[in-house]
Amino acid sequence: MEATRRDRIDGDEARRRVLDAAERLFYARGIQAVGMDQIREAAGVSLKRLYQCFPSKDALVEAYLEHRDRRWNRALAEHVGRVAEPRERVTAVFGFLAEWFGTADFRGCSFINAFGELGPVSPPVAAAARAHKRTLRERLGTLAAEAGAADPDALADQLLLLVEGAIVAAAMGTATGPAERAGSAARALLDAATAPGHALVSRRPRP
Amino acid sequence: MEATRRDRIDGDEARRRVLDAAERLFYARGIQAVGMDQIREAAGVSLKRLYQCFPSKDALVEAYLEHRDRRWNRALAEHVGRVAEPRERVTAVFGFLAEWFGTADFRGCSFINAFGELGPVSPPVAAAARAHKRTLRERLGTLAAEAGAADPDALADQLLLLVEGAIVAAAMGTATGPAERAGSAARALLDAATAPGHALVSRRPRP
DNA sequence: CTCATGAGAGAACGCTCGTTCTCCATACGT
DNA sequence: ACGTATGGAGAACGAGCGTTCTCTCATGAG
Repeated sequence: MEATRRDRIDGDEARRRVLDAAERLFYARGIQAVGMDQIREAAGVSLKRLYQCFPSKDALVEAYLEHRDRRWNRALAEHVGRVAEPRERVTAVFGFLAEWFGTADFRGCSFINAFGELGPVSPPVAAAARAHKRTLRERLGTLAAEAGAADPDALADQLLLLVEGAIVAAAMGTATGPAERAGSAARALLDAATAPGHALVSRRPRP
Repeated sequence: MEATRRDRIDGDEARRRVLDAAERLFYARGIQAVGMDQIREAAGVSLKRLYQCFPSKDALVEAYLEHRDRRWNRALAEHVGRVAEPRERVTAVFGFLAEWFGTADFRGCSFINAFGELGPVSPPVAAAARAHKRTLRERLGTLAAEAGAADPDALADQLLLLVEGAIVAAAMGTATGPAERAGSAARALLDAATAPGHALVSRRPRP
């Protein structure tokens, strides 16, 4: 029994180390670019143990995405949860992005990357990526509604576009201060969406 | 001489067919997921000929991205070029996106996908993707300036975020009508950026 | 003390894929 | 007509990788 228990503990520890190593390597270099042997080496476990924890690379990839999803959602929720005022909660999303983009190992969104790399050939990866984004979209929807947007769905979609765009631009280095730019755009859209009169119509009819 | 000439012609024809096949397959399934043999089969040429046209898969990938870059830029320029009014030219970008997203084989941005898949391990791919986005960013900059934005750089960055976000959301199906949503956001930002008084500051000081 | 159980290290296997080589047919020059 | 060069088809080669197998050793039970 104590042998069983110790096995359990070691097994969990091994699983944790494998998942950590996989997350770091997959995220940094792409999924297809890192082999099981590199993960084994980085995790400091044997190949046998690795396959005991995860029966295949596909399973490890799924676990990687799932873990990443949970961590990211939790971090965003914590960041947004620190502020109470509804409009500020919307912009807090972009503060979170700014913090994330400043991370040393930032390399874009795992899900956008994985979707671009494996989406067409791996339905599980595509589904995981879509699920992650659906969660994000829903969170933005409630934030938009709580902020008093006339059309919360429309604002949520626009905020989602800004978030995705900021992530991509930050990953590729194509915009200066993408999080701040997205945040100021979000404030402008929020203003427009909560203004008394109109919402989406351009003002000037013609020149 | 005539032999040489015919070789040239056949060689160009083969090159065109190889590049077409590669573009279609790389874009649809991802770069690492398609092998040289599949390209050879789709192009209807021999492997020897394929390697005469492109000495390696890396070279073919670079040619694919280059070709895609030219075609995309030309299509966007044509679409925008059809309208004269500066503000309408900005929103024409999103009309172009809507048209593109409606394409049957649309599967996101080749460069975002390629960057996510091979950016960390292939400097040429990363450079091609960045160059493509730099061109786009510059075009948006001139459009923003011509539309009379108070801070053309800021508006150009925001438009870029909307474009990138719309492409990603369209590829993953996470927003409804991403091009239209991005277009309406762009109009709102354009309004804010060309309003007489302020530009980027949120209006209400506090509740 | 002995032996079975399980872990670790890494060799081995099978497959894929990029790239090259071989063989054969065909067409052209003389 | 004959030799030669060019291109096509596909076998072959070598490397990488996911996965499994083997060998060895330590450890704990009886």
